[in-house]
Amino acid sequence: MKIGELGDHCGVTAKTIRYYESIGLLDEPARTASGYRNYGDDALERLRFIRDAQATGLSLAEISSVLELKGAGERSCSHTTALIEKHVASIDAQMQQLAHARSELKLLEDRAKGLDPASCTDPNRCQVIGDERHMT
Amino acid sequence: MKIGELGDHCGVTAKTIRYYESIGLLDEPARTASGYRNYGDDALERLRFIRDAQATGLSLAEISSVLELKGAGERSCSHTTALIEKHVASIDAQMQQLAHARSELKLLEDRAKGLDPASCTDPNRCQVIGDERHMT
DNA sequence: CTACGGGTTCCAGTTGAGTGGAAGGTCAAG
DNA sequence: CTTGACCTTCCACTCAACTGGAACCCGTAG
Repeated sequence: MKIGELGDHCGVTAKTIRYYESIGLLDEPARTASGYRNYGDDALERLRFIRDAQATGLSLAEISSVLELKGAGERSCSHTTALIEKHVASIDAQMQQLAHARSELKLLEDRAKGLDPASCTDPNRCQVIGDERHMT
Repeated sequence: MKIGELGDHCGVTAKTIRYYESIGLLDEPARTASGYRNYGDDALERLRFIRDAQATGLSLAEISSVLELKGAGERSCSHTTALIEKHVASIDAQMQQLAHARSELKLLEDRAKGLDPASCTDPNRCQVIGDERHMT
C-alpha cells in the first residue's frame, strides 16, 4: 500500500503520515525499489488506532506512550486506564471552566440589554464587560 | 507607574505588558527621562479590562476589536453583544464536543474493567481503545 | 513523447499567547 | 562604590499538530 492509499483509508493526508513517522509515532515502513513507502495492514491498523484514540481527545504524545508500552510488552492495560481516567478528569475541569465562562457571558448579555449606549463613554472600557459592581 | 508595578496590580508580567503593546493592544505609554515606561491609571483600567474580557474566554484579537470600536466612537454595544453571542455559541459547541468525548471515554473505562489483559496481544493496538465491535 | 497524478526530501511557516535570555542602562540602599 | 532589583531592546523559542512549497523522481495512459 502506498502512502496516499493508506491515508485515504484512514482519512489523513500523506503529509500527516510522514509527520507521524517523523515524530516516531509510526515506524519507518518498507520501501519499493523506487523508494516509495510501502505499507502493510499493520500500519493501517496502527494508524486507525491513532485516529480513534485522537478522536477521544488523547494527544499524540499520550497515544505514543500507550503504543510504546504495548510494544514493550505491557499487558495490564493499567497505563491506558490511568490515562483515560486522567483525561476524563481534565475534560470535567474544562467543562467546568466553560460553564463558568458561559454563565459570565450570559450575565453580560442580559446586562447589555438593559444599558443605555449613550452612557458608554470610557474609551478604555466597554460598560458591558468588566464593571466590578456587576461582576462576580 | 512603572511596568512591573502595573503588572503586579493586574496579575501579569512586565513581559506580557510589553507583548500587549507590541501587538497594539496597549498604547505606547509616556516615558520617564531615563526611558522607563510610565503608566497612568487609564492603562491600569484598560489592562484590567483586557484581563476581565480574557477571563470570559475572548481572544486578544476579539478584545482588540472591541477596544478599537470603542476608540472610534462606537456607542451601540452591538459589536460587543454580537461577539458575546457568537462566543456563547462556540462555548456550547465546545461543551458538546467535550461531553461526547467524555462519554466515549467512560465507555472505554467500563469496558477496560471487564477485559482480560492476557488477551491483549496486538502490539499496534490496545484492546481498550478502538475495537469497532464496541465503538460508536 | 509528453502530460499528469502520484511519490520523495527538506525547509519554513502557521496559530495564540506569551516566555527566555543576552547585553546593557538606572536607581536606591548599604 | 558596589550590589541587586528593576528597567530597556531585540531575537529566538515554546507548544501541538500539522501544512505549504520547492525541486525533483516514478509510473502509466494516450
